[in-house]
Amino acid sequence: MSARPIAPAARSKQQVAGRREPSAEPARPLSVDAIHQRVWLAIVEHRLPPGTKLGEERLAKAFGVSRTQVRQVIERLAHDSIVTVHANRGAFVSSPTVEEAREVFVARRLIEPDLIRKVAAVATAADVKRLRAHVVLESAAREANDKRAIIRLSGEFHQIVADVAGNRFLARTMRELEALTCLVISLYDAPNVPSCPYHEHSDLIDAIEAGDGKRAAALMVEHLNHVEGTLEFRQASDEIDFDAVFA
Amino acid sequence: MSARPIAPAARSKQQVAGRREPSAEPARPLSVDAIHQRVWLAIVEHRLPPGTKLGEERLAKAFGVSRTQVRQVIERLAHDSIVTVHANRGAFVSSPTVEEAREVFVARRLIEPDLIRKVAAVATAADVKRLRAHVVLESAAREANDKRAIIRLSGEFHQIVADVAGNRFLARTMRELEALTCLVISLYDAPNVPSCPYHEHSDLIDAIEAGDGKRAAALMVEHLNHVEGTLEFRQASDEIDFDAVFA
DNA sequence: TACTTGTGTTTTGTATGCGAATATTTGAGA
DNA sequence: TCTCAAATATTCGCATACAAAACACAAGTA
Repeated sequence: MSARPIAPAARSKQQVAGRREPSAEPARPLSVDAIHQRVWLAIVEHRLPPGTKLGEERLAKAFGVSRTQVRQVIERLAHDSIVTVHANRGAFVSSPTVEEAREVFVARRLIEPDLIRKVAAVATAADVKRLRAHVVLESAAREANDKRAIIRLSGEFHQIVADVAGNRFLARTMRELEALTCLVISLYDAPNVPSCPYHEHSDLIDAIEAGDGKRAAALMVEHLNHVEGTLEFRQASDEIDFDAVFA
Repeated sequence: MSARPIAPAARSKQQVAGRREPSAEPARPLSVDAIHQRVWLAIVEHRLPPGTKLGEERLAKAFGVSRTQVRQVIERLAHDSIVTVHANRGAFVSSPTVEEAREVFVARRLIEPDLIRKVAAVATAADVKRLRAHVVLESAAREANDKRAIIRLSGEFHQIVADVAGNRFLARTMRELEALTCLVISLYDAPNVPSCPYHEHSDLIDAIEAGDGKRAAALMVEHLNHVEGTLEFRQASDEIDFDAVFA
């Protein structure tokens, strides 16, 4: 999947979530894939924060398609577990619990070090170049203080690493974990702590370029620990389990 | 909590698993979850071999529901990547390529040893008991030469291990990998070689019971290598890439 | 005979309508 | 003014109808 954030040319007529462009282009109704990708991106970039309701009719209007398509999109997002559907009540952007959040990091620590070790072993010069180019983008986003871009690019870095490793299933799993990590950060991040210190990404690339898998793996563990360390696992405010409180 | 670990995560309620569905059953219409589970099982047990077309109308009639529900089921199975949908042509039970098959094993070797190491660290006596009971079932199936049960139970063993490790995301990933492994075996297994020598499962439990994570992990790697070793990665007969041939 | 072309049938993709479950508002009584 | 229940309005779940695409097969042509 080309990591191509599609140009924001969404058309719609009303609604309150983003800027509308009453473009006189009733042109093409976006494909299910395209819509899926856009909503995914919106969630990952925290434009749709955890808990946001994703009404079918609402989305359908926003994208100028019928509920049928939206329904498919929601199904997919639900299977990616970044949205949760409550029967007869609708779909909501997931709010991972503290346990789930921890599990996400456990899973990442389990998979990513091995993944990057592999990458260090097989990465070509072109791969390294690609990664370095990406870090440049990250720096630029940081300069511009573009939070959304920072979040997205930080995630994409790990995605590229997974892609280079060349295992489809692990790459897919990583995409899911990355998205969940974004949700977790949205919920539990301490205010204004940068989520992914960019120099760590650079260090990772250095290790990859040197072919030092062991060091790359170690750095990755450290990196993940660092990210997890910036979080504050407090109870989500709108999700208090009264039974537990009064037990 | 849940009495039995069945392949796909049945969310709310789950129907009895061993039931045959002789075409027209006037009983109450099965839920999407239930249908998903049944088709999953049918695929995993090789009752629906790779390449089988899953016509919508056909399935709808078989389960006495409308195409709408079947469509959801197919979407899910596709996302689990055990079925593949070709646009405007329908859904088919996936036929993993040789590369994909290898990748599946790479992924399993990456995840499962760490997983079982964790299990060795945290498993309770009850967990061990559960695993041992499962191996008894496997032996029984072997005695009865019940191929389907053997395949299913072999997979479920690994599923239980993943469950005990207590990480939802990894457990889900393992469920997917398990199912894909079944497809791979269906395609590439050398005739009549038992896929999962049961004594290896027993050995794994021994290591878990002894709390010897290191040994458990090593045995798991060996076990996976053994399973992969019984396969013959020949080119699938009906899947020749002419472009590649004539390039 | 081999290959293309045309037509009818089957199957998938999509929109829409209706019943059911859930939120929300209204209004009465304390 | 507050609480709680009934009425109303939304929104989801599901089936179905229709449109479009692919398939199968027959007929025509070299």
